[in-house]
Amino acid sequence: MADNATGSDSLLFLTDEQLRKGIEAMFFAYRGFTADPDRILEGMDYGRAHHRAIHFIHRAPGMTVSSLLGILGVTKQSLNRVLRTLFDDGLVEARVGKTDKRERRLHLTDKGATLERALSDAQRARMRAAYRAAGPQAVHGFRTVLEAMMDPEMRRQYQGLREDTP
Amino acid sequence: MADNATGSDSLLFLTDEQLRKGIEAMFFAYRGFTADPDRILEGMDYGRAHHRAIHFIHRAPGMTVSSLLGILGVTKQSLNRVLRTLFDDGLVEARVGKTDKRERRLHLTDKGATLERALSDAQRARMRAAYRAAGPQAVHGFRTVLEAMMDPEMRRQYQGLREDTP
DNA sequence: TTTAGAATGTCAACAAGACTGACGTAGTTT
DNA sequence: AAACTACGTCAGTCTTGTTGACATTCTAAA
Repeated sequence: MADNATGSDSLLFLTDEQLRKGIEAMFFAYRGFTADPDRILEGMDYGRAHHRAIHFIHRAPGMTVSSLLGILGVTKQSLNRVLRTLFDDGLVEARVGKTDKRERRLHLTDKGATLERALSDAQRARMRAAYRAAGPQAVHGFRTVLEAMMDPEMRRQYQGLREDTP
Repeated sequence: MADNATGSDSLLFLTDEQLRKGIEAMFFAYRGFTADPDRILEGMDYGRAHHRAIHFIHRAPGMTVSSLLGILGVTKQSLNRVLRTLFDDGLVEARVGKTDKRERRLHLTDKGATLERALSDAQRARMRAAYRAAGPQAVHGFRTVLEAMMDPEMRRQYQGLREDTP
């Protein structure tokens, strides 16, 4: 490392130009990231919000409504609209909490698990192709930067999803 | 680890579990990515759509409406609603195309440039912090994976933004 | 020179998904 | 018994997206 402002080569990745490129990369990549599940859901009565709910219920079965609320970062009214359709269509079921009967523990039904699989297969396929093309080193960097970009609260959610005890 | 189905160590980053982590990292990181500009815009009459328009007009001044349409991937009606408010509020101005007078070449006004700076300063600050924390190697990987994740068409937009001649 | 097509704007109607505010009900804790 | 928590719901609003239809202005080709 050297001495002045722009100085050493190792700081050139922090120029405004590089940062702008990173910002645009996030923008365009996120479009790709959501494109495949969106395609599956269009036509069905569902959207991206349903996908997110299904994803996290699958990921941590038995999750309560309020912890899902915390993860998704939306209001209960907004989430409730989504959950209601998922209940009505038999994709998700709620079981009354064992210790605290106010809680509704969320689980995917078989039907819900089937849709979850279709959605995540599509999303993983793209992810896998990108990972494979980029290689393990790049993937490690990818995850490191994304993690550093999260709000601390979100980072906790990201790292701390437990199996059954929210 | 040695000998199972996935075989060599170098493929362990392609497991479903790793892919799921990547998917969730994208989800949580994107929230952080948009959080700061969103905070600035809330209260003003603008939203994320205005931010995107302002960003790309700043990035490639003199851009036509249809190339902006291509980049943003929305309908002209949707974009038009956004552009109209930006014109009305004097943040963006349109100059009639020199060779083709149907075209409207988009430029930020001083007022528009001021808002753009506020927005991108906020967004870059987070990006810079993340980059710095992660280091140049990680940043390179980050960009590589994001690029591989884009639709080919989007990748062209990402790589091919020119200065003044769309 | 007419004519087809492109670039743009605009009106109207609609939908998803977010929000706030207010209120209700069941269950838990103090 | 009172206070608080978890959850649901009604009602209204906002942003951002969508279709479809139609008008204007300009370019390019027949």
